Amino acid sequence: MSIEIIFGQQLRKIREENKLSQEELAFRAKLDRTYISLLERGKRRPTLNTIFALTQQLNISAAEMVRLVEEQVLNFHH
Amino acid sequence: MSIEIIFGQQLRKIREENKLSQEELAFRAKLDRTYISLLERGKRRPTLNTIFALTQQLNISAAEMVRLVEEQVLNFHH
DNA sequence: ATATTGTGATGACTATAGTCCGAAAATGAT
DNA sequence: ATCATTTTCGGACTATAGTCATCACAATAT
Repeated sequence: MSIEIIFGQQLRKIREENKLSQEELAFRAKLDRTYISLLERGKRRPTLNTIFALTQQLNISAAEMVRLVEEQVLNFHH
Repeated sequence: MSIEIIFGQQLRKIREENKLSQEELAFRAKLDRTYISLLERGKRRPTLNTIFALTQQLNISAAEMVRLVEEQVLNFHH
C-alpha cells in the first residue's frame, strides 16, 4: 500500500467523521472540490502545506494525521 | 513564520544532528543535492512522500518531524 | 417524474515540486 | 594562506500538485 492511498483512506475517514462533504471541506481549506476527490482516491500527493490546510478543518493535528498514515504504512509494510 | 521556513530549519537541525551532508542525505533519500538545499532554505514545499523519504534517513518518524514543525508554527502564530 | 446533493471522471490548463549541470561562495580543516 | 568539503545560486528542464469547467451517475428528497 502506497503512502498516497493510505493518506486518502484516512482523509476520507476523518472527513466523514466530521460530517463534511468533499465540497464543504474543499471550500473551508481553500482547495478545489475535485482535488479532494483525487486525494481521497490516492491520485495526488499532498504537500505539507496542504496537509496543514486540511487538518485545520478536521479537528485533528497535522502530526496526528501523519501518525495515522505512518501507522498504516508500517502495518502494511509487512 | 511560514510552514516551509520552519520545516527547513528543522530539517537542517536534524540532518546536522545525524552528521550527514546535504549530498549524503540526498543520495540516501534518492533526492537531488540542490533540492535539499532549497528545502532547508524554505524555498520548496515537500510532499508527504518526500517527508517520509527524508525522515527514514534521519532516525526520526515522519509524524515526529511534523509535530516539531507544528509546535514551531503554533509558537510563532503568536 | 424531477430537482438536489455528493462523488467520480476527464481533459486542458497553471503553478510549483523536484532534477540536472556547473560554477561561485562559504566553511573548515591543516 | 591553501586545500578539500560543503553549501548556495543560476538557469533550463521534467514531473506532478492543484485548478477549472463540465458531464455522468447514484441516492435521496419533493
